[in-house]
Amino acid sequence: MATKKAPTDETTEEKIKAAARKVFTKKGFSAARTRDIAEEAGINLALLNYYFRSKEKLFDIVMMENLQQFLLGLKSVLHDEKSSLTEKVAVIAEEYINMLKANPDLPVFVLTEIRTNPEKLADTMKVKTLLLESAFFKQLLAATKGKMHPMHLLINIMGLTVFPFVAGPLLQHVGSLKTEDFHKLMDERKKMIPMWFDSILKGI
Amino acid sequence: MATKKAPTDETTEEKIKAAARKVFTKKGFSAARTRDIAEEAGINLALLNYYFRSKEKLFDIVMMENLQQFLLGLKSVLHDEKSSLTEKVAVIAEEYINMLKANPDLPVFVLTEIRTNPEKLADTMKVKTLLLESAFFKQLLAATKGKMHPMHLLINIMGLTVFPFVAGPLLQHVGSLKTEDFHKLMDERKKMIPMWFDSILKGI
DNA sequence: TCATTCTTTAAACAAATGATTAAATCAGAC
DNA sequence: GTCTGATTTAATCATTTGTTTAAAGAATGA
Repeated sequence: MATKKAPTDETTEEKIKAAARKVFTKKGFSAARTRDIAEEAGINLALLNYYFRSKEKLFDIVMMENLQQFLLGLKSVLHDEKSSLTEKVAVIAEEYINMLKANPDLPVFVLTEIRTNPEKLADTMKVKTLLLESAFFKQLLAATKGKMHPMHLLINIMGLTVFPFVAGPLLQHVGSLKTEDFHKLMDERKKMIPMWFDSILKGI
Repeated sequence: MATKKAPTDETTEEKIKAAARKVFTKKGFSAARTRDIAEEAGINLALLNYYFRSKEKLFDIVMMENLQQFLLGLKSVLHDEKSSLTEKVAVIAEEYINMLKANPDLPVFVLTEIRTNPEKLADTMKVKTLLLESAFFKQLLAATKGKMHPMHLLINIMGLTVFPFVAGPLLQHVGSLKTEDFHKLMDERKKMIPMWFDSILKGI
């Protein structure tokens, strides 16, 4: 028997997964064709089914990893007992914006597929308990002073951070921005979002 | 020749358009099948091509109308010379939230399709000039006091208002919210968003 | 009523697409 | 080298899906 190769990024299996992530994330499940993925990966079409029984199985794997990237990248920040709420918001904004600059299609993809297939979220992800038991959430709750649902503040942080990427092409068109200009704006927001968040807190 | 019927909502043509809007908006262009639309409309499949030469032509029409609804519903507000910036934000939040409660799939649909097909936006829409020449934009520009790109404030308004609907299912899952609870939160935001916006302005 | 045109229907077509097969090729064990 | 199992390839299959066709039905005007 052939010894199992170490799964470097040069494995056929890894090439397929990388190509699948790219094509799925860009076009969504339905519009992505297995032939697109095979071509992107530079492999024979049949290998896709050889390594991952079906398009859907392959999708599930990529989807899971995308979700992880989108939701669980901030685990350590959320549980940091020492940093203040505003400091956490600064880290979240910084990390998300960096990640989204590199993966601008990720949020629309994730949010579309969650919308299409909400049950997959519930099964696989523990994001809910992760968040609710975090130091971050406790601080969020404290900051509301009982005057509003803490979800509002969470929505605001996410909205200020993620939304510009969701609406990227539209905003670039309206603002006559090149991708470079857009990225510059997004970098500016890394410092601004925690300040805006503070302003909001003061106004409560 | 048959006299042209008045295009009530009972016309076959209108039934197809309504069904198409529903199916396209929910599933996106690729995942929507012409047979889905025909069934939803309760008409024979061939009628779809009889009235609208192709799936894509039908899509373009629905897309245009969705875009109009998403972007141009606020024309009168934007050009109101009398109201203050904050008052405009209040109206925008109020109207958008009402519209989005009734059409929760609209933003993801519009933003996905703009992403997939950015050129369609440029041709058909005059949203850019509409916005840039509005009283609203002038007020936005004045409010920045030259300290930031006015686009930041626009992004914030949209992000605070639209994002919760984009991320709706995810937020409902994380917050253990029923649709009713979620709508209640959204209603609360109608008053809160202009206040938050004011807080942000004060902090500039 | 008859003729004409518009509308609707059932059936079929052609292309696209996910999946499978059978043979060829490769890599390692002996 | 030879054997064995894993990997890869080209070809093919079966289904889905957008579209078309030809005929039937309904409406309108003479």
